[in-house]
Amino acid sequence: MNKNLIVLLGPTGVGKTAVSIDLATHYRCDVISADSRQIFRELSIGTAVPDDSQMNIVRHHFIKSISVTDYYSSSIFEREVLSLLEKLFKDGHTAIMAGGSGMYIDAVCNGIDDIPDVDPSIREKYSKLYLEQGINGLRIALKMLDPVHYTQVDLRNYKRIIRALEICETTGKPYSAFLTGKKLKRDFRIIKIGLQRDREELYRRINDRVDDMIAGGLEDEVRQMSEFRHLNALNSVGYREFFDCFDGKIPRDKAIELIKRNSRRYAKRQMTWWARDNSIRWFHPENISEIFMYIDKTISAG
RNA sequence: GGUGCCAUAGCUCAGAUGGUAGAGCAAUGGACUGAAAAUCCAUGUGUCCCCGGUUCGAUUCCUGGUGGCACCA
Repeated sequence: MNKNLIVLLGPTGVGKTAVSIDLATHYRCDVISADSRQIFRELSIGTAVPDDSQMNIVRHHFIKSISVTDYYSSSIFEREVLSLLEKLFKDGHTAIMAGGSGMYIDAVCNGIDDIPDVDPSIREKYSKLYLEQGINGLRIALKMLDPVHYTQVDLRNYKRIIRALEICETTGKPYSAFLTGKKLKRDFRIIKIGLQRDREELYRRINDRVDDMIAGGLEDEVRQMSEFRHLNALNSVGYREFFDCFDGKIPRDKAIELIKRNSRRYAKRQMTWWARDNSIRWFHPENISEIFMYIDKTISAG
């Protein structure tokens, strides 16, 4: 197999961007970003997108490519990346995908089940049901429309239940009928490189990076997004906390502390996500030569 | 140098007439199929500063240390 997708993943702040530039430069290829927030063109300071010089050295995809007002999903990402990869593999045999959104990465690597699109009004309908009747209203509806999924889903997680309900209503079939649990085989080799640091070191970097973002004008960036604050894109670490600050709910110092804490917790959740994936080979970001050796060895192994 | 106060979880602190302890924050573990930086679940992690004494039993009371703070010299 001479088509290789190098997947570079790791928690926020671990140092993925620098490594991705090194890899892309070395293998002379593009970088596909797998980051659910860097994809929005209105956001850059709070999402820590690659800087101009990095963007100039290497061609990036899915960075600042859509608007916060656009609908997007891991499924769209899967489709668009696969289509892009087809083109990229015509010119070369290697591509790099780098990012921290575990679900986006899994969508590309394993595929997700084919489920019809839903009309946004249906999601709104069930969101309203949740507001009016709480989680119990959702449970009752789910028990009726999909008793199988009712026994499997986390009944305390309203987003999961709404997702199932909107599919049931759209398709007239139970949501659980669409779930195969099968992993798709891709026609390219996937090499997963995980970047890792000691917890203490990672948290220090995260805290420092938040300070840098503040110094770099994050507050203004958030303020300019005020009219979009209700959108999912702005329900992000670094943005929601400042909105609370603007509302007078919390002082500025507190907002900054919370951004740091929530970033740390996010990093923790990312690591939990990847902990079960034993196809990932883990490296310290500074051990770049080991990463090259591992990739070259894996590719030449055929 | 003298006097007084303090020493308990990662931090700030509470506490028991003596029966090995608990709040807030921080933290830790987990789940995850088109919102995923989202959403959801679970968890107290401890030589109660040290050596002795009293006591059936001391983190608690007492002597002496050590460290910190304040005031007086």
